[in-house]
Amino acid sequence: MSILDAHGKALTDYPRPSVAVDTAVLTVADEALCVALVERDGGRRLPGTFLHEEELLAEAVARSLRDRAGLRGVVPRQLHVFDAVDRDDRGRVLSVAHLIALPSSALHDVDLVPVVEAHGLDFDHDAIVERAVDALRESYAERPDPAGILGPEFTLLELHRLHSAIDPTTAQKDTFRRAMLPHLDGLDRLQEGVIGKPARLFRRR
Amino acid sequence: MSILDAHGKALTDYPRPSVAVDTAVLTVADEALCVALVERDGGRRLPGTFLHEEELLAEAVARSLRDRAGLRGVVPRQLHVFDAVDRDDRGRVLSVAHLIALPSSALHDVDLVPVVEAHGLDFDHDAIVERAVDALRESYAERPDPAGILGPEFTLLELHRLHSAIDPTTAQKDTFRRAMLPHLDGLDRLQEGVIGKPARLFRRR
DNA sequence: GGAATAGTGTCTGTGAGACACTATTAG
DNA sequence: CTAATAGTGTCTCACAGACACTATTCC
Repeated sequence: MSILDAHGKALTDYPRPSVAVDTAVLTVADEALCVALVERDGGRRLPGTFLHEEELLAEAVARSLRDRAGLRGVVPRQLHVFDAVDRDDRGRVLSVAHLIALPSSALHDVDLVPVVEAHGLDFDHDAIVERAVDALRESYAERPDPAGILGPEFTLLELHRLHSAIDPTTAQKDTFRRAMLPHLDGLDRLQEGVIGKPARLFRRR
Repeated sequence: MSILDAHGKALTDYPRPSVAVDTAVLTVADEALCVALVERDGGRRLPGTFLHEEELLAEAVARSLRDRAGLRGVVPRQLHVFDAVDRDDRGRVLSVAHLIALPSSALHDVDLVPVVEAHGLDFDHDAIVERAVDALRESYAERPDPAGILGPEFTLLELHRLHSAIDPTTAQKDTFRRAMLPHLDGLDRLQEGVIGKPARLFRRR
């Protein structure tokens, strides 16, 4: 830590910003795409924390979410650094925005708000939600449930419902089926205990 | 700066990482996609600097490039934060990677190296170049010269050559023309002083 | 059989890609 | 005229999207 630069100073002799992580935790509940919000100082915001020394950004994201919900191995995706000088009046704070997608069953003790109603958040968190939704839709447009919200096995109806909740412009079932089949392995097992013809189970390829 | 948190401490009482910006400056020279590199301590790396207080990331990028080349209004695009704990042995340094694309005529006093030969760079700069090239190709796939490398007016041959240098899988001239025309305004002026039929000039829509 | 859902045959339109032709200029 | 490059008519192929039909299960 005491390595000096060309001016005879260590890195820690220069002013440094604080670095935070803020995470848009997205999920689907009741057929609606929702984001997890926390209440703080009378406002609503995304869960976040400050980056610790010797900690990766992904670890800080995991730490910030571990308390609020029994979150297992989360795999945050980095979205963007928000760097407006006045975005936090406690000082210069950069926020590295992240995205996580999870089944709603994995979340506890958080407010789930449909993204269409999640406006007026603190800081620049509206913009983070917007980026997160765009990124999620893009990733779901090409591949079946890339975040693994459904677990390892699912029917095409379940998959179609999930994709339609995430993006209402998702194609209807027959087109959707043909687009997704190349990325799926069909199992030789069927759904059980349902009305109508039982559907085949699939795994992601 | 003296606002206290729930533990009675100000933000500056917590350890903070240093934040750097590193920029992949991409250009096309001699029909080849090139990246600008600087020599330092016997290694090659991307131009970069540390973020100053009260400075935006884009401003730090502009500052780091202003010295090395008479760079006008650059519009850096943010790519990714590299956060490995040991990526810089002077201490904990986050690097926010950026991309800029410019005409090679705007660059002076830098080494231009074809991206296919730009390996073995310092830190994690190989990965930054890879991300930058991917991002540039993606942006050029849909729109004509979105970075404005060619200036305001150009022929379709010039545009095609540029796109082909950036991405060798670019379609051939007729398909390329039809794909790009919806995003172009044809002028009523023609190229002058050339062999063969003079080409029409276009502007980005 | 009837209800319910799974899965598919097939038609249409669109558009990428390639080939080869025509058009326009200089000399 | 020839050389050289610009620009386009047109064919093929693939595929998204939609409709409607068939298939399979439980009751």
